[in-house]
Order: sequence, then structure tokens, then C-alpha cells
Amino acid sequence: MGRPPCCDKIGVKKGPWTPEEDIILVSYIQDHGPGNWRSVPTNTGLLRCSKSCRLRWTNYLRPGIKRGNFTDLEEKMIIHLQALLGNRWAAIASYLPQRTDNDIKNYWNTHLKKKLRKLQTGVDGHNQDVLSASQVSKGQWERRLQTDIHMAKQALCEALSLDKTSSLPAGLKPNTTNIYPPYTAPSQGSTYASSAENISRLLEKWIKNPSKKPQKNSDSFNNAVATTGSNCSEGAASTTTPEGFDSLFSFNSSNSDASQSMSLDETMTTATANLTPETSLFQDESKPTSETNQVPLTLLEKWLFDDGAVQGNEDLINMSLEDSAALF
DNA sequence: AATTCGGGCAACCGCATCTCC
DNA sequence: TGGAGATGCGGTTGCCCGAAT
Repeated sequence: MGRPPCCDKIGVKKGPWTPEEDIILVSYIQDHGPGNWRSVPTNTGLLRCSKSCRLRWTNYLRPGIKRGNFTDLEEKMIIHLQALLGNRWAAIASYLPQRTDNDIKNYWNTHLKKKLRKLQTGVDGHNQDVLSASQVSKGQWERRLQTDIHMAKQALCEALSLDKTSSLPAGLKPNTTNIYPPYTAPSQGSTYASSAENISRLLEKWIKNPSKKPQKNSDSFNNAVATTGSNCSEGAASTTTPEGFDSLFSFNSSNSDASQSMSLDETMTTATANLTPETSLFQDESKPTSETNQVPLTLLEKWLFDDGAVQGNEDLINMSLEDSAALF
């Protein structure tokens, strides 16, 4: 009857992670790099299953994760991408490097679903760029889709025959290819957490503030890691430049305000600039690498990030990834 | 002040896919 | 090439917290 669940073992702890567990996990990953999750519980002594460790890392502890409010831009992107890709949260998350699939999924389920439903029922539909897509008759959009697909196919062929790096702003690319360097523990380790010293400092911090609950502490831990990372030159030996840390940890919630005032292009350019190898190293951990490869990215992304094109291409929104992929 | 209720989110579960032997 | 194990992914659950009563 299939494989038994990995977490059936007696003695495997479930539920919220404690700050201490977080530290153990982070320091282990600092030394060994993410991956080989099977061995993590054994080597760290954590009473967690490997899955749990991986999830905790990818959804919470991994540096570069942006937490807090979603910007209008992000919201819009999620709506469009969801319309296009469906509930493929990992694929959607690949377009939002600072967000985890879990975050996006939760945001969709708790906020956007409601928002869209509200708009759908409350408005005539003409000014609802995304919702109106579903109102386009199938015959209509199928015809236009065929044209679009043909154009996309051509664009893709051209893009593939040209320099692969030049046709698209990197920030617009999902993390579908392994553009990240492989993990090398000794030199990159400092980017996970600044040092064991810093981790112990964090522990002290928690001990001093016992009133906070573990989950919230974990959140502060994330920030604390970022903070200590930025200030690592104080104590910990680090091979990463302050700029590197800046880019690595720049996706905090305070960033959202700034990005909101940016134009779409500016924001994406900024995101591109922030995709340093160090940053990407972590993003690679939770980002899918296969699914979105099939999308005719050039045209699709142009459409996706072109504000003015939203209305004009709304019928394309109804196209599923399978539909488009099948045509290639 | 106590209780209820609903929203938000972290984590779990199980299936799918990938990788390795 | 097939099977077993590892990892990825999406759906769902359950807990926590704040607002309402």
C-alpha cells in the first residue's frame, strides 16, 4: 500500500519549531549546505523528520525570504500568474524570488480569492482586467490564442537561437535553470548565518525575551539573522562583502514600500540586480526547475509584466500552461 | 473580563516526480 | 530497466491571535 509516511516514527516531533531547533538547523546548514535532508535529523539530533526540516528551511529560515505585506505589484503578478498557471504555486513563486510557494498559496487562499470574488460579484466586470478574462467566450480566445501561440513559438525559437542571456531581463526569468553556483560549504557558509558566535548571541537574545512565543521568535530570528548578517564584519569572519549581505537580505518587509513606488520595469530591474549568486543560492533551494521551462517566456513575460497589455491580452490569461506547452 | 468567532499562517500529509543503484 | 528511496509540490489542518459581542 505504498510507502509509509516518513513521519510515522515514534519520537518524531511535530508542531511549531522552537528557536533552539531553528538555530540547530541553521547552523547545520551553515556548515553543510542545504540538501541531503534525510541526514539532517540524524546529524543534528533534531527530533524532526527530514521533510519537516526541509520545509522549515525553505519556508522560513532560508535567507532572502521577504515576509510581510504583499505589494500591489506582487499581488497583481500572483493574480495573473494564477490565472495563467493555475494552482502551481511553486511555478508562481519562481517569478517572485523573495516569496515562498507556501506564502503565495496562503496569500491567495486568504486574501486574493476573496478579493477577486468580491470584485466579481460587485463590479460589472469591464474594468476587471483579470476577471473579465473568464468572460471571454472560448471560441474567441481560442482563435486569438492560436495566433498568440504561433507568435510565442516564433519568439521562443528566436530567443533560443540568440544569446540566451540577452533576450530577457533576468529578473523576469523564473528560476528554472541552474544559474546558481553549487553550494560550497566553507566559503558560502557565512551567508546562512553569520557565525556560531552570532547564533549564540541570538540565543541570548531569546533568553532575554522569554515573553515572545516561539513562532514569533522565529520570525525575529529571521530578522536577527539578517541583521547579524549585515553586521558580520564586527565579529565573525566572513568572505561575503557587506554588499553581498545587503543583496542577500535585502528582501525584507521594508522593501515593499520602496518597490510599490517603482514602475514595473524598475522593480524588475531591481529584482534582477538583487539576484546575486549568493542570493540565488538560497532561492534555488525551493524553486522549481522544470515546469515553467515549457512556457514561451519571452512573449508571455512581456505580456505578464506589461501593464498596458493586461487588457489587450486578457484572453491569454485563460490559457493554461498545459495548453501552451502542448502546442510546442 | 470572559467568551466566541473568524482570519491568517505555519506545518503536516500524501501523492507525484526525480534520482540513484 | 525496474525498484527503492529522496525530494518536491499542492491541499489541508490546526493553532494562535485579535476583533466582536
